[in-house]
Amino acid sequence: MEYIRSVESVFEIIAEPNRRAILSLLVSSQQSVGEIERQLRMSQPAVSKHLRVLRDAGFVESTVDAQRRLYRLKPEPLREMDAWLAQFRRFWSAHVDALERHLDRMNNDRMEQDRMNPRMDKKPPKKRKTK
Amino acid sequence: MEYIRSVESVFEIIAEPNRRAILSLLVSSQQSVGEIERQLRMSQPAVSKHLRVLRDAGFVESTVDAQRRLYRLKPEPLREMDAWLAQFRRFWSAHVDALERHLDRMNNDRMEQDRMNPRMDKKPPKKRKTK
DNA sequence: CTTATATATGCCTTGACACGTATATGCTCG
DNA sequence: CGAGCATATACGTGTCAAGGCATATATAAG
Repeated sequence: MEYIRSVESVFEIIAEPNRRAILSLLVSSQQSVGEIERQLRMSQPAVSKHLRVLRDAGFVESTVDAQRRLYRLKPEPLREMDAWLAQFRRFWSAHVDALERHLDRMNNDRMEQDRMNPRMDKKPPKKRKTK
Repeated sequence: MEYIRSVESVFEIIAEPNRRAILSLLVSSQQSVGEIERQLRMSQPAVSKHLRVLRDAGFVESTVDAQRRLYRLKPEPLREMDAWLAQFRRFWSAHVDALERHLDRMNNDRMEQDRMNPRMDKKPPKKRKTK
């Protein structure tokens, strides 16, 4: 019905294992469709379709070389993913990094008392027993 | 219950926008199902199902608080994502240093548009470049 | 011009999955 | 006990994407 379906997010793009494999392949150097096809043992149409998706999403770009197309990585979408991941980085590094461990503890303490939340249409029973 | 749904990869988990929203919510503090439901304006079953998926994949864990369940983040899967991204980090930082100027000059505008626009062009830029 | 090679695309089928509604489970309190 | 709240799960449904096969397009070579 609707055709407006476009590239939702970079995350949906890299959810596909074959596409991640293609990206990993391209890290080392640019590759033609046929080379990717052989190394990943997938059908040629499958490779082309994935590359199409990747290119539309800005993950790769291609140049023409005779009948071949050479695909190479583009950094922006991957940076975008990294940016999203950044909000959690502080959190997880706190679990290993001793320096940040106390930050984590502070945060946890706040969580414990942070039961009250803004914008509640109806208030839940406040009576609860923490075990 | 059902057949064992193997946790394919962390990437398929975070492909879902609502799940990403839940994770972003939890980065500040732990939350109950009801709180998530209200803040994200989704149905209660939807929240529960997403939390189920997130928990099976190790993104979150829960503790029982009376009739409520409090969910909080776990770092491992996010670290796993970061590890995968790492292989590209070298690549894209290289672009800042060396290649960026060149690429910027060539298609900075195009990159921006490719990422925002739904593709309605039937053909890729037909660039002639034979060697 | 004809054929081979390289890649892209259209159609079709299949399966996954997200959602809503309804219901089950579990806990608390009167 | 039973009522009520908080959360989990079952089931049916619609949407959508990935893959295979066939074919179209483009270039190269003979």
